[in-house]
Amino acid sequence: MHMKDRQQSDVALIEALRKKGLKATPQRITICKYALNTRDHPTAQKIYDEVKKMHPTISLATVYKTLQALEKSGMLQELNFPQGQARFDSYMKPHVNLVCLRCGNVRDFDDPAARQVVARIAAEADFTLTGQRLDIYGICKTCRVKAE
Amino acid sequence: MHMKDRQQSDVALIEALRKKGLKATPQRITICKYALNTRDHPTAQKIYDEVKKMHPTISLATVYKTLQALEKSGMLQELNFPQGQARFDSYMKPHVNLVCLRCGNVRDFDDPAARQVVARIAAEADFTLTGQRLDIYGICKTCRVKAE
DNA sequence: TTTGCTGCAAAGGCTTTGCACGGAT
DNA sequence: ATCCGTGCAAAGCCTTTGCAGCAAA
Repeated sequence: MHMKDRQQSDVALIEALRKKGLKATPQRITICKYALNTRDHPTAQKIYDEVKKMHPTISLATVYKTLQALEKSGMLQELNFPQGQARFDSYMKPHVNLVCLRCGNVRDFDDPAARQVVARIAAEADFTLTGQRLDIYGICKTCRVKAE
Repeated sequence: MHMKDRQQSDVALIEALRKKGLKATPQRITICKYALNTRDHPTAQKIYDEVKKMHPTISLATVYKTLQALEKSGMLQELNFPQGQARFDSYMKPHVNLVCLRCGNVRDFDDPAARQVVARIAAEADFTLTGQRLDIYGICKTCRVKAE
């Protein structure tokens, strides 16, 4: 990434934050640059570890507070699972999460038909749709091949 | 419910538990009769409160342990949400959860097309399907009418 | 200057664990 | 007789909160 590009994307991010009424602090910018651009569905701890590289004194509480703010602004979705920490998904277009129960990875999957079905069900059930979560649990190809 | 029906369903439940290698204790039977037959998506605490009526000395830990055992046996699914406690869903057929963000109620919705889409996506992504969770978030009709 | 963010520590809430006793098989 | 479940208390873990100081607007 060239310096110029980086600066431009920072400016865009800062404006996006301000539009949501959020102050653009250096810590917050760093959190956003990581959390909003990854498709890794990281935990708060993972985000904290990443951001710490640039801001060694940042606290986990700040990360949590920022993630909450981003969620309230609709830039992020929190996904809770039975065992352990929540994961944060910044891909806000309706999509399917392919959750591997072996390796724990979560992969996004776009599918127009799935979106359609969701919209139709909401209409049928007389439900004002504001969000969705479509998880498929199983074993990913990589893990299956490894097991053989 | 007649006494005879009740006894019969108890016997069936006891056998179902034993088949899974679970001992059929009175507490466990009571937990199952509530948790496996409701469509309310209760929390562990709610189940505890219900079961306490019949077994006043039961502990929350026992409820948690039993729910874990039932989940491991595939009789129950745990649904985690951002705020607060997990809910337990005993309706194991693939289905959609309509989650009202206002009143917190979770309603089941059967939809063949949704099941089909899930199966197709798993196949396309080369994913060995073992389970799923389809949540739709929004405002239910009751809450919407109330707000007007 | 005002408002909101940061970072530390402490509290909080849900869930799990250890252990001894007792009941189910 | 063995094994598993129960219940109590304590621990655990993730997340939230309170607060003083500071930075962004």
